Amino acid sequence: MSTKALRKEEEENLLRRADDLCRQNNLRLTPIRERVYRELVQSGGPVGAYDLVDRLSSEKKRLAPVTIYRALDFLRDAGLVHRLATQNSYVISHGQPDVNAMKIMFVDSKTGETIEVHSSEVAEAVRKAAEQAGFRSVSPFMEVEGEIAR
Amino acid sequence: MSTKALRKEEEENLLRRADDLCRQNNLRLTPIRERVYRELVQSGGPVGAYDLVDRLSSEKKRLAPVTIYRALDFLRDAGLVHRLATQNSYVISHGQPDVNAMKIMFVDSKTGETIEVHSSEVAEAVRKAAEQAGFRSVSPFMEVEGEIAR
DNA sequence: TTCTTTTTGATACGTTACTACGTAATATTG
DNA sequence: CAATATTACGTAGTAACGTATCAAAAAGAA
Ligand SMILES: [Zn+2]
Ligand SMILES: [Zn+2]
Ligand SMILES: [Zn+2]
Ligand SMILES: [Zn+2]
Repeated sequence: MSTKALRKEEEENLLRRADDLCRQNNLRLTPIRERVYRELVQSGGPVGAYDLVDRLSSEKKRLAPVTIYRALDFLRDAGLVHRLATQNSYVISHGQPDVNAMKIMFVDSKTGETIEVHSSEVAEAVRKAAEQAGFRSVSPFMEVEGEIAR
Repeated sequence: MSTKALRKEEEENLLRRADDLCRQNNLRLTPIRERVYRELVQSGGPVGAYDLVDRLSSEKKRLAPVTIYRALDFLRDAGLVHRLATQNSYVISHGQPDVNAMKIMFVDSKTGETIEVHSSEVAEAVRKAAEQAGFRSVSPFMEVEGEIAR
């Protein structure tokens, strides 16, 4: 089976999973929201909000930025998409949410490519450091810049 | 000794330390750069670039944003200031740079207050996770959102 | 159906960050 | 010192990112 077909298959899996998640939580995965999610899936990496505006706009109809931001906000609240603050961009979240794991987004400083890793060891170390510093209910997401080993 | 005096003393220590660092590395801590750094020290927390524009502008003379951004860039390159990507703001970096430690900025999601913690345990856990994911030369800085325990 | 809530469309606006270019200050060299 | 190279600053304009508002449409509830 070709790589492209594999990608297509994975894409459909992600879409189905997103659909299920929304159904189970009484969230509405409307056409625009699904288009934004699908675009992020197909891109295979982080995409900026205005890039999404361009990609999802047709010649007749240009989407307004706020439309994209609203869809992104929904997808983020649903846990389907992460915002990369260091890159001003957005990327799909894959993997079943392991509550006890830290979701680390490794971001290649040069290319912007990302790799998502879930680690309970990091989560535990961060939790300890937070506790000693008087911090609570720490977010399970973080990003770390570096570079992909080639 | 009063808290205020302690703060003042610490402020002077930081300024002196910054001065020394620049001298040792043939960097020029010009008046504007020192004013920006001092403002960040005095604020005691993260400050936005345009806030700095306001605070360092007088009635006669309004500084241009680029002036602040240039000073911030210098201070960041010198390792004296961190940029908080999640907050679009800037905060002084304190503590002697421990090469083997991860510099964690805990950011209170509500107030924006930060606490900087250096942890070699977190650094080691992140390094391992990065290695397994094919990542190299990971940045020693990260930010984690949460809330300060009161 | 009517009533209510949610979502979307359209426009404008606010914030954050950077670029270009010319001038001034500073450092380096002869 | 003067001549030159480098660095820093002032001014203006612009690009990128994100939000506020209100009206229209769609979806859900009664
Ligand atoms: Zn939200
Ligand atoms: Zn994830
Ligand atoms: Zn720089
Ligand atoms: Zn630090």
